[in-house]
Amino acid sequence: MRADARRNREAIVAAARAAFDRDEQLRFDDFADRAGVGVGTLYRHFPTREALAAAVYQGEVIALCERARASTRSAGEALESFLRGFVDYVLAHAALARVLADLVTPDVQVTGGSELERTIAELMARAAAEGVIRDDALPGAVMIVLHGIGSSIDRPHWPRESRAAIELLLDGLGPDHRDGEVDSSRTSGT
Amino acid sequence: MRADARRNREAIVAAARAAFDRDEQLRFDDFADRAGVGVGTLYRHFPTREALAAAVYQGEVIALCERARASTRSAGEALESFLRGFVDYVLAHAALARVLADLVTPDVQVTGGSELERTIAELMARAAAEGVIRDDALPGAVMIVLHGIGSSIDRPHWPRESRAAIELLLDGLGPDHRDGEVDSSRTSGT
DNA sequence: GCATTAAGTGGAGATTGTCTCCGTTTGATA
DNA sequence: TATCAAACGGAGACAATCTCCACTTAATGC
Repeated sequence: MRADARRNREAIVAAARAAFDRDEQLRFDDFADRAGVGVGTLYRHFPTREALAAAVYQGEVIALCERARASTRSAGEALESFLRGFVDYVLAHAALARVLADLVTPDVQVTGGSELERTIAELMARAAAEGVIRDDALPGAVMIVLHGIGSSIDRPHWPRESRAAIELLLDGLGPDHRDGEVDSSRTSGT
Repeated sequence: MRADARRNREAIVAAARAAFDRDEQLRFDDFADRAGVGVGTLYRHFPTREALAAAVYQGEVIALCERARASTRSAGEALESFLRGFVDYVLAHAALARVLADLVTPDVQVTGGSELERTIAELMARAAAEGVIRDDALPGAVMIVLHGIGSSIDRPHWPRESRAAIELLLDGLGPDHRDGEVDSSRTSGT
Protein backbone atom coordinates (compact mmCIF):
# COMPACT_ATOMS: atom_id res chain seq x y z
CA MET A 1 0.00 0.00 0.00
CA ARG A 2 1.35 3.35 -1.01
CA ALA A 3 2.35 5.79 1.68
CA ASP A 4 -0.12 8.49 0.67
CA ALA A 5 -2.92 5.95 0.56
CA ARG A 6 -2.22 4.83 4.09
CA ARG A 7 -1.94 8.43 5.25
CA ASN A 8 -5.29 9.29 3.75
CA ARG A 9 -6.93 6.20 5.12
CA GLU A 10 -5.72 7.02 8.59
CA ALA A 11 -6.79 10.64 8.29
CA ILE A 12 -10.29 9.52 7.34
CA VAL A 13 -10.55 7.08 10.22
CA ALA A 14 -9.28 9.70 12.65
CA ALA A 15 -11.75 12.29 11.40
CA ALA A 16 -14.57 9.77 11.55
CA ARG A 17 -13.67 8.71 15.07
CA ALA A 18 -13.71 12.34 16.17
CA ALA A 19 -17.08 12.92 14.56
CA PHE A 20 -18.54 9.69 15.98
CA ASP A 21 -17.27 10.52 19.45
CA ARG A 22 -19.22 13.77 19.37
CA ASP A 23 -22.18 11.85 17.93
CA GLU A 24 -22.29 14.27 15.01
CA GLN A 25 -24.70 13.28 12.26
CA LEU A 26 -22.66 13.88 9.10
CA ARG A 27 -23.42 13.36 5.47
CA PHE A 28 -21.11 10.67 4.21
CA ASP A 29 -19.30 13.02 1.86
CA ASP A 30 -18.53 15.31 4.80
CA PHE A 31 -16.16 12.74 6.25
CA ALA A 32 -14.01 13.46 3.21
CA ASP A 33 -13.95 17.19 3.93
CA ARG A 34 -13.15 16.59 7.57
CA ALA A 35 -10.23 14.44 6.59
CA GLY A 36 -9.10 16.88 3.93
CA VAL A 37 -9.47 14.41 1.06
CA GLY A 38 -11.78 14.17 -1.95
CA VAL A 39 -14.94 12.10 -1.91
CA GLY A 40 -13.43 9.76 -4.46
CA THR A 41 -10.71 8.88 -2.00
CA LEU A 42 -13.24 8.38 0.75
CA TYR A 43 -15.30 6.00 -1.38
CA ARG A 44 -12.28 4.06 -2.55
CA HIS A 45 -11.22 3.33 1.02
CA PHE A 46 -14.69 2.89 2.48
CA PRO A 47 -17.46 1.93 0.08
CA THR A 48 -20.18 2.48 2.71
CA ARG A 49 -20.80 4.32 5.92
CA GLU A 50 -20.81 0.98 7.68
CA ALA A 51 -17.38 0.08 6.38
CA LEU A 52 -16.06 3.31 7.82
CA ALA A 53 -17.76 2.75 11.15
CA ALA A 54 -16.37 -0.75 11.21
CA ALA A 55 -12.85 0.55 10.65
CA VAL A 56 -13.30 2.91 13.56
CA TYR A 57 -14.69 0.36 16.01
CA GLN A 58 -13.47 -2.98 14.78
CA GLY A 59 -10.26 -2.67 16.73
CA GLU A 60 -12.00 -1.85 19.97
CA VAL A 61 -14.68 -4.52 19.59
CA ILE A 62 -12.13 -7.15 18.74
CA ALA A 63 -10.03 -6.10 21.72
CA LEU A 64 -13.05 -6.49 24.02
CA CYS A 65 -13.70 -9.91 22.52
CA GLU A 66 -10.15 -11.08 22.90
CA ARG A 67 -9.93 -9.90 26.48
CA ALA A 68 -13.07 -11.87 27.29
CA ARG A 69 -11.90 -15.03 25.57
CA ALA A 70 -8.55 -14.85 27.29
CA SER A 71 -10.15 -14.32 30.69
CA THR A 72 -9.06 -16.78 33.34
CA ARG A 73 -12.22 -16.31 35.35
CA SER A 74 -14.97 -18.88 35.41
CA ALA A 75 -16.97 -19.09 32.23
CA GLY A 76 -20.08 -17.77 33.92
CA GLU A 77 -18.30 -14.71 35.20
CA ALA A 78 -16.59 -14.15 31.89
CA LEU A 79 -19.88 -14.23 30.02
CA GLU A 80 -21.62 -11.96 32.49
CA SER A 81 -18.90 -9.40 32.57
CA PHE A 82 -18.44 -9.47 28.83
CA LEU A 83 -22.09 -8.76 28.16
CA ARG A 84 -22.29 -6.04 30.79
CA GLY A 85 -19.02 -4.58 29.59
CA PHE A 86 -20.10 -4.61 25.98
CA VAL A 87 -23.32 -2.82 26.82
CA ASP A 88 -21.43 -0.23 28.86
CA TYR A 89 -19.14 0.30 25.91
CA VAL A 90 -22.06 0.73 23.53
CA LEU A 91 -23.80 3.13 25.94
CA ALA A 92 -20.64 5.20 26.03
CA HIS A 93 -20.32 5.30 22.25
CA ALA A 94 -23.68 6.22 20.79
CA ALA A 95 -22.29 6.18 17.30
CA LEU A 96 -21.31 2.55 17.73
CA ALA A 97 -24.90 1.84 18.68
CA ARG A 98 -26.04 3.41 15.44
CA VAL A 99 -23.94 0.99 13.43
CA LEU A 100 -24.31 -1.99 15.73
CA ALA A 101 -27.12 -3.11 13.47
CA ASP A 102 -24.54 -3.78 10.81
CA LEU A 103 -21.98 -5.30 13.10
CA VAL A 104 -24.69 -7.70 14.16
CA THR A 105 -26.09 -8.54 10.76
CA PRO A 106 -23.61 -10.95 9.34
CA ASP A 107 -24.30 -10.51 5.63
CA VAL A 108 -22.05 -7.47 5.60
CA GLN A 109 -18.39 -8.31 5.26
CA VAL A 110 -17.39 -6.82 8.58
CA THR A 111 -14.99 -8.74 10.75
CA GLY A 112 -16.09 -7.10 13.99
CA GLY A 113 -19.56 -8.53 13.68
CA SER A 114 -18.76 -12.17 13.27
CA GLU A 115 -16.03 -11.79 15.86
CA LEU A 116 -18.61 -10.55 18.35
CA GLU A 117 -20.93 -13.43 17.64
CA ARG A 118 -18.12 -15.96 17.74
CA THR A 119 -17.04 -14.67 21.12
CA ILE A 120 -20.52 -14.86 22.55
CA ALA A 121 -20.97 -18.37 21.21
CA GLU A 122 -17.69 -19.48 22.74
CA LEU A 123 -18.38 -17.92 26.14
CA MET A 124 -21.85 -19.44 26.16
CA ALA A 125 -20.54 -22.85 25.26
CA ARG A 126 -18.00 -22.70 28.07
CA ALA A 127 -20.61 -21.49 30.57
CA ALA A 128 -23.00 -24.22 29.49
CA ALA A 129 -20.27 -26.81 29.93
CA GLU A 130 -19.78 -25.54 33.47
CA GLY A 131 -23.47 -25.86 34.05
CA VAL A 132 -23.99 -22.21 34.96
CA ILE A 133 -26.25 -21.47 32.02
CA ARG A 134 -28.78 -23.58 30.19
CA ASP A 135 -27.23 -25.52 27.34
CA ASP A 136 -30.04 -24.97 24.86
CA ALA A 137 -29.68 -21.20 24.50
CA LEU A 138 -28.87 -19.78 21.08
CA PRO A 139 -26.08 -17.22 20.73
CA GLY A 140 -28.23 -15.63 18.06
CA ALA A 141 -30.87 -14.84 20.66
CA VAL A 142 -28.26 -12.93 22.63
CA MET A 143 -27.23 -11.13 19.47
CA ILE A 144 -30.81 -10.10 18.94
CA VAL A 145 -30.96 -8.53 22.36
CA LEU A 146 -27.72 -6.67 21.71
CA HIS A 147 -29.17 -5.56 18.44
CA GLY A 148 -32.20 -4.25 20.24
CA ILE A 149 -30.01 -2.26 22.60
CA GLY A 150 -28.07 -0.78 19.73
CA SER A 151 -31.12 0.28 17.82
CA SER A 152 -33.05 1.66 20.76
CA ILE A 153 -30.71 4.58 21.17
CA ASP A 154 -33.49 7.11 20.69
CA ARG A 155 -35.60 5.87 23.56
CA PRO A 156 -35.74 8.31 26.47
CA HIS A 157 -34.34 5.94 29.10
CA TRP A 158 -32.07 4.02 26.81
CA PRO A 159 -29.20 3.40 29.25
CA ARG A 160 -31.32 2.21 32.14
CA GLU A 161 -33.55 0.07 29.95
CA SER A 162 -30.57 -1.41 28.14
CA ARG A 163 -28.96 -2.51 31.34
CA ALA A 164 -32.28 -3.88 32.52
CA ALA A 165 -32.60 -5.86 29.30
CA ILE A 166 -29.17 -7.38 29.81
CA GLU A 167 -30.02 -8.35 33.37
CA LEU A 168 -33.24 -10.03 32.22
CA LEU A 169 -31.26 -11.83 29.56
CA LEU A 170 -28.64 -13.04 32.03
CA ASP A 171 -31.37 -14.24 34.36
CA GLY A 172 -33.09 -16.01 31.53
CA LEU A 173 -29.84 -17.72 30.62
CA GLY A 174 -29.60 -19.24 34.08
CA PRO A 175 -29.79 -23.06 34.29
CA ASP A 176 -32.94 -23.25 36.40
CA HIS A 177 -35.67 -22.94 33.83
CA ARG A 178 -35.23 -25.66 31.30
CA ASP A 179 -39.05 -25.59 31.37
CA GLY A 180 -40.06 -22.46 33.18
CA GLU A 181 -41.09 -19.22 31.58
CA VAL A 182 -43.39 -17.17 33.67
CA ASP A 183 -44.27 -19.26 36.68
CA SER A 184 -47.92 -19.87 36.00
CA SER A 185 -48.27 -22.36 38.80
CA ARG A 186 -48.19 -19.46 41.22
CA THR A 187 -51.14 -17.80 39.61
CA SER A 188 -53.54 -16.68 42.28
CA GLY A 189 -57.10 -15.61 41.81
CA THR A 190 -56.42 -11.92 42.55
CA MET B 1 -63.69 14.38 5.34
CA ARG B 2 -64.57 14.59 1.69
CA ALA B 3 -65.54 11.42 -0.11
CA ASP B 4 -62.72 11.54 -2.65
CA ALA B 5 -60.23 12.11 0.14
CA ARG B 6 -61.37 9.04 2.00
CA ARG B 7 -61.38 7.00 -1.18
CA ASN B 8 -57.80 8.00 -1.96
CA ARG B 9 -56.66 7.38 1.56
CA GLU B 10 -58.10 3.91 1.49
CA ALA B 11 -56.63 3.18 -1.92
CA ILE B 12 -53.19 4.16 -0.62
CA VAL B 13 -53.46 2.02 2.47
CA ALA B 14 -54.67 -0.93 0.41
CA ALA B 15 -51.82 -0.56 -2.07
CA ALA B 16 -49.32 -0.23 0.75
CA ARG B 17 -50.66 -3.28 2.54
CA ALA B 18 -50.36 -5.29 -0.65
CA ALA B 19 -46.79 -4.12 -1.20
CA PHE B 20 -45.82 -4.74 2.43
CA ASP B 21 -47.33 -8.20 2.36
CA ARG B 22 -45.06 -9.11 -0.52
CA ASP B 23 -42.19 -7.43 1.35
CA GLU B 24 -41.52 -5.26 -1.69
CA GLN B 25 -38.98 -2.50 -1.13
CA LEU B 26 -40.63 0.50 -2.76
CA ARG B 27 -39.58 4.13 -3.09
CA PHE B 28 -42.04 6.17 -1.14
CA ASP B 29 -43.38 7.93 -4.23
CA ASP B 30 -44.17 4.55 -5.76
CA PHE B 31 -46.92 3.97 -3.25
CA ALA B 32 -48.71 6.86 -4.97
CA ASP B 33 -48.42 5.20 -8.38
CA ARG B 34 -49.61 1.89 -6.99
CA ALA B 35 -52.65 3.60 -5.55
CA GLY B 36 -53.25 5.61 -8.72
CA VAL B 37 -52.91 8.98 -7.02
CA GLY B 38 -50.37 11.80 -7.24
CA VAL B 39 -47.44 12.08 -4.86
CA GLY B 40 -48.94 15.25 -3.45
CA THR B 41 -51.96 13.28 -2.32
CA LEU B 42 -49.77 10.61 -0.84
CA TYR B 43 -47.77 13.13 1.18
CA ARG B 44 -50.86 14.99 2.34
CA HIS B 45 -52.30 11.83 3.82
CA PHE B 46 -49.06 10.31 5.05
CA PRO B 47 -46.20 12.69 5.70
CA THR B 48 -43.70 9.86 6.19
CA ARG B 49 -43.19 6.24 5.32
CA GLU B 50 -43.69 5.43 8.97
CA ALA B 51 -47.06 7.15 9.07
CA LEU B 52 -48.15 4.97 6.17
CA ALA B 53 -46.85 1.82 7.77
CA ALA B 54 -48.59 2.78 10.96
CA ALA B 55 -51.89 3.21 9.12
CA VAL B 56 -51.47 -0.25 7.67
CA TYR B 57 -50.59 -1.99 10.92
CA GLN B 58 -51.99 0.19 13.63
CA GLY B 59 -55.34 -1.48 13.47
CA GLU B 60 -53.91 -4.95 13.77
CA VAL B 61 -51.45 -4.04 16.52
CA ILE B 62 -54.11 -2.26 18.51
CA ALA B 63 -56.41 -5.23 18.08
CA LEU B 64 -53.74 -7.57 19.42
CA CYS B 65 -53.24 -5.22 22.33
CA GLU B 66 -56.90 -4.95 23.16
CA ARG B 67 -57.42 -8.67 22.97
CA ALA B 68 -54.58 -9.16 25.46
CA ARG B 69 -55.83 -6.52 27.86
CA ALA B 70 -59.33 -7.91 27.76
CA SER B 71 -58.09 -11.45 28.36
CA THR B 72 -59.71 -13.18 31.27
CA ARG B 73 -56.79 -15.53 31.74
CA SER B 74 -54.31 -15.12 34.55
CA ALA B 75 -51.99 -12.19 34.10
CA GLY B 76 -48.98 -14.45 33.68
CA GLU B 77 -50.60 -16.37 30.89
CA ALA B 78 -51.87 -13.21 29.24
CA LEU B 79 -48.39 -11.70 29.22
CA GLU B 80 -46.77 -14.86 27.92
CA SER B 81 -49.23 -15.40 25.17
CA PHE B 82 -49.26 -11.77 24.19
CA LEU B 83 -45.50 -11.66 23.76
CA ARG B 84 -45.38 -14.96 21.89
CA GLY B 85 -48.32 -13.89 19.78
CA PHE B 86 -46.82 -10.55 18.98
CA VAL B 87 -43.57 -12.14 17.87
CA ASP B 88 -45.44 -14.64 15.72
CA TYR B 89 -47.30 -11.78 14.15
CA VAL B 90 -44.08 -9.89 13.44
CA LEU B 91 -42.45 -13.00 12.01
CA ALA B 92 -45.38 -13.37 9.67
CA HIS B 93 -45.24 -9.76 8.53
CA ALA B 94 -41.65 -8.91 7.67
CA ALA B 95 -42.63 -5.43 6.62
CA LEU B 96 -43.98 -4.76 10.07
CA ALA B 97 -40.61 -5.77 11.44
CA ARG B 98 -38.97 -3.19 9.23
CA VAL B 99 -41.04 -0.41 10.73
CA LEU B 100 -41.21 -1.81 14.24
CA ALA B 101 -38.27 0.40 15.03
CA ASP B 102 -40.56 3.37 14.68
CA LEU B 103 -43.48 1.82 16.44
CA VAL B 104 -41.13 1.22 19.33
CA THR B 105 -39.41 4.60 19.41
CA PRO B 106 -41.96 6.81 21.06
CA ASP B 107 -40.80 10.20 19.75
CA VAL B 108 -42.73 9.59 16.57
CA GLN B 109 -46.39 10.51 16.84
CA VAL B 110 -47.66 7.02 16.15
CA THR B 111 -50.45 5.68 18.27
CA GLY B 112 -49.62 2.03 17.69
CA GLY B 113 -46.26 2.40 19.37
CA SER B 114 -47.36 3.85 22.64
CA GLU B 115 -50.32 1.49 22.62
CA LEU B 116 -47.94 -1.45 22.41
CA GLU B 117 -45.82 -0.20 25.26
CA ARG B 118 -48.83 0.69 27.36
CA THR B 119 -50.20 -2.81 26.90
CA ILE B 120 -46.93 -4.43 27.89
CA ALA B 121 -46.64 -2.20 30.93
CA GLU B 122 -50.16 -3.06 32.01
CA LEU B 123 -49.74 -6.81 31.51
CA MET B 124 -46.46 -6.72 33.39
CA ALA B 125 -47.97 -4.79 36.26
CA ARG B 126 -50.79 -7.29 36.57
CA ALA B 127 -48.41 -10.23 36.40
CA ALA B 128 -46.17 -8.67 39.00
CA ALA B 129 -49.15 -8.12 41.26
CA GLU B 130 -49.93 -11.81 40.93
CA GLY B 131 -46.37 -12.59 41.84
CA VAL B 132 -45.66 -14.55 38.68
CA ILE B 133 -42.99 -12.14 37.43
CA ARG B 134 -40.46 -10.01 39.27
CA ASP B 135 -41.83 -6.62 40.17
CA ASP B 136 -38.71 -4.66 39.31
CA ALA B 137 -38.69 -5.35 35.57
CA LEU B 138 -38.95 -2.39 33.21
CA PRO B 139 -41.44 -2.55 30.34
CA GLY B 140 -38.83 -0.62 28.35
CA ALA B 141 -36.48 -3.57 28.63
CA VAL B 142 -39.11 -5.75 27.01
CA MET B 143 -39.60 -3.15 24.31
CA ILE B 144 -35.88 -3.24 23.62
CA VAL B 145 -36.01 -6.98 23.06
CA LEU B 146 -38.97 -6.59 20.71
CA HIS B 147 -37.04 -3.89 18.95
CA GLY B 148 -34.14 -6.26 18.57
CA ILE B 149 -36.38 -8.86 17.02
CA GLY B 150 -37.83 -6.35 14.59
CA SER B 151 -34.49 -5.08 13.46
CA SER B 152 -32.81 -8.48 13.16
CA ILE B 153 -34.92 -9.45 10.20
CA ASP B 154 -31.86 -9.94 7.98
CA ARG B 155 -30.25 -12.54 10.18
CA PRO B 156 -30.24 -16.03 8.64
CA HIS B 157 -32.14 -17.75 11.44
CA TRP B 158 -34.30 -14.83 12.38
CA PRO B 159 -37.49 -16.73 13.28
CA ARG B 160 -35.87 -19.36 15.43
CA GLU B 161 -33.60 -16.87 17.16
CA SER B 162 -36.45 -14.45 17.74
CA ARG B 163 -38.54 -17.06 19.46
CA ALA B 164 -35.52 -18.11 21.49
CA ALA B 165 -34.99 -14.51 22.54
CA ILE B 166 -38.58 -14.25 23.74
CA GLU B 167 -38.23 -17.46 25.72
CA LEU B 168 -35.07 -16.18 27.40
CA LEU B 169 -36.87 -12.96 28.17
CA LEU B 170 -39.87 -14.74 29.67
CA ASP B 171 -37.56 -16.88 31.76
CA GLY B 172 -35.68 -13.82 32.91
CA LEU B 173 -38.93 -12.19 33.92
CA GLY B 174 -39.74 -15.04 36.28
CA PRO B 175 -39.90 -14.19 40.00
CA ASP B 176 -37.08 -16.45 41.15
CA HIS B 177 -34.04 -14.33 40.50
CA ARG B 178 -34.38 -11.09 42.36
CA ASP B 179 -30.59 -11.55 42.77
CA GLY B 180 -29.64 -14.23 40.35
CA GLU B 181 -28.11 -13.72 36.94
CA VAL B 182 -25.91 -16.51 35.83
CA ASP B 183 -25.58 -18.85 38.75
CA SER B 184 -21.94 -18.31 39.63
CA SER B 185 -22.22 -20.33 42.82
CA ARG B 186 -22.24 -23.43 40.69
CA THR B 187 -18.99 -22.55 39.03
CA SER B 188 -16.73 -25.53 38.97
CA GLY B 189 -12.98 -25.43 38.45
CA THR B 190 -13.11 -26.67 34.86
C1' DG C 1 19.02 11.89 -10.54
C1' DC C 2 15.54 10.78 -14.02
C1' DA C 3 12.23 8.43 -16.78
C1' DT C 4 8.43 5.20 -16.37
C1' DT C 5 4.13 3.71 -14.77
C1' DA C 6 0.79 1.87 -11.87
C1' DA C 7 -1.49 3.41 -7.88
C1' DG C 8 -3.87 6.93 -6.02
C1' DT C 9 -6.39 11.41 -6.00
C1' DG C 10 -10.14 14.91 -6.30
C1' DG C 11 -14.29 16.79 -7.30
C1' DA C 12 -17.71 17.89 -11.09
C1' DG C 13 -21.69 16.07 -12.14
C1' DA C 14 -24.87 11.94 -12.80
C1' DT C 15 -28.13 9.47 -10.21
C1' DT C 16 -31.59 8.52 -7.02
C1' DG C 17 -34.98 9.21 -3.64
C1' DT C 18 -37.65 12.72 -0.91
C1' DC C 19 -40.64 16.44 -0.51
C1' DT C 20 -42.92 21.09 -1.76
C1' DC C 21 -45.50 24.19 -4.15
C1' DC C 22 -49.17 25.87 -6.65
C1' DG C 23 -52.35 25.94 -10.72
C1' DT C 24 -56.24 22.93 -11.58
C1' DT C 25 -60.14 19.95 -10.39
C1' DT C 26 -63.92 18.35 -7.57
C1' DG C 27 -67.28 17.50 -3.90
C1' DA C 28 -70.29 19.76 -0.67
C1' DT C 29 -73.48 23.28 0.40
C1' DA C 30 -77.23 26.60 -0.29
C1' DT D 1 -76.42 25.69 -10.74
C1' DA D 2 -73.25 28.97 -8.53
C1' DT D 3 -69.85 29.23 -5.08
C1' DC D 4 -65.77 27.94 -2.73
C1' DA D 5 -62.98 25.46 0.34
C1' DA D 6 -61.04 21.07 0.16
C1' DA D 7 -58.40 18.00 -2.28
C1' DC D 8 -55.67 16.73 -6.24
C1' DG D 9 -51.52 15.95 -9.27
C1' DG D 10 -47.09 16.10 -10.75
C1' DA D 11 -43.25 19.21 -12.34
C1' DG D 12 -39.41 20.35 -10.41
C1' DA D 13 -36.59 21.89 -6.23
C1' DC D 14 -33.72 19.76 -3.05
C1' DA D 15 -30.56 16.59 -0.72
C1' DA D 16 -27.65 12.72 -0.32
C1' DT D 17 -25.06 9.18 -2.52
C1' DC D 18 -21.90 7.51 -5.68
C1' DT D 19 -19.23 7.26 -10.27
C1' DC D 20 -16.04 8.48 -13.53
C1' DC D 21 -11.93 9.96 -15.41
C1' DA D 22 -8.35 13.57 -16.27
C1' DC D 23 -4.73 14.62 -13.36
C1' DT D 24 -1.04 13.84 -9.70
C1' DT D 25 2.36 11.26 -7.16
C1' DA D 26 5.00 7.52 -4.93
C1' DA D 27 7.64 3.67 -6.03
C1' DT D 28 10.77 1.22 -9.06
C1' DG D 29 14.56 0.31 -12.35
C1' DC D 30 18.37 2.08 -14.66
